[in-house]
Amino acid sequence: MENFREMMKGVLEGCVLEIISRGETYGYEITQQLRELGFTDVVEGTVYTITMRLEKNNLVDIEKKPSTKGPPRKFYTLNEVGHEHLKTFWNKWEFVSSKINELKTKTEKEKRI
Amino acid sequence: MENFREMMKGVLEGCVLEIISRGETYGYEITQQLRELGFTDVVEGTVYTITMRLEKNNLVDIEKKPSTKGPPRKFYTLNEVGHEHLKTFWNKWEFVSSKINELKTKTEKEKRI
DNA sequence: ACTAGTATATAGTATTGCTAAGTAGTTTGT
DNA sequence: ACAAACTACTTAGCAATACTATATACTAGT
Repeated sequence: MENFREMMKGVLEGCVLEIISRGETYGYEITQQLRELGFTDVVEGTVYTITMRLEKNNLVDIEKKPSTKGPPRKFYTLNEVGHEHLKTFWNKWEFVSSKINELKTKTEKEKRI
Repeated sequence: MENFREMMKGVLEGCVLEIISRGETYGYEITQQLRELGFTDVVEGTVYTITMRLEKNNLVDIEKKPSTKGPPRKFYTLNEVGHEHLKTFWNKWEFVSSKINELKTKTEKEKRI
């Protein structure tokens, strides 16, 4: 499908938070997980800008570990603030998506008349 | 709740398209409908920039009519391109929201383990 | 040596919703 | 007559975010 770019704004960071919350992971792996999930257009650069932002906002703890397959990896884990952020994200998502779906179904109902 | 700003990016235009598709309407009314729907932070300026964009991209037909309560209203109706755009929007929304919810529920399942 | 895969980083761009302010017509209260 | 409130449209400028493109570097296979 076409460009989801704008629709991903505001939710991609939440997705990254969610993925990190499942357990220690690093940028490259997060990218792959997002692509597996279906967001095939997500590239490394995008994820790195997000992880950088998470660092800057102190939502994650960082640990650098060597890799057998390439350069050292930067592992992230959510700290307490990060977990709160994630919770807020899901609340927002719940609200927004329910409203959008309300708008959608309301019209489908009207269309049947 | 806090700022939904980023999360609204990419969906607000779709909402406006949807509202217009229900029947001829104008900017001020669209704003009110969005606010009634729950997007209380949406203000006129935001909607007008969207309707301007719709005009520019030729997704709407325009008809100016007098109002008994104020200045003349600019009524919008979706043209064929607009309807296609709306359809694409809902397809995108269906895809993205299902993926996000997949990510959400997958984790909830894991949390139960 | 070369290529591919793994891994991090960053400068620059486009899009988009919001802020803030202005212009104008109508109605209501004083 | 005047002000305030509501209706209605418009625009300049801002902030946030995801993407593009590119650079760097380590490892393994050919």
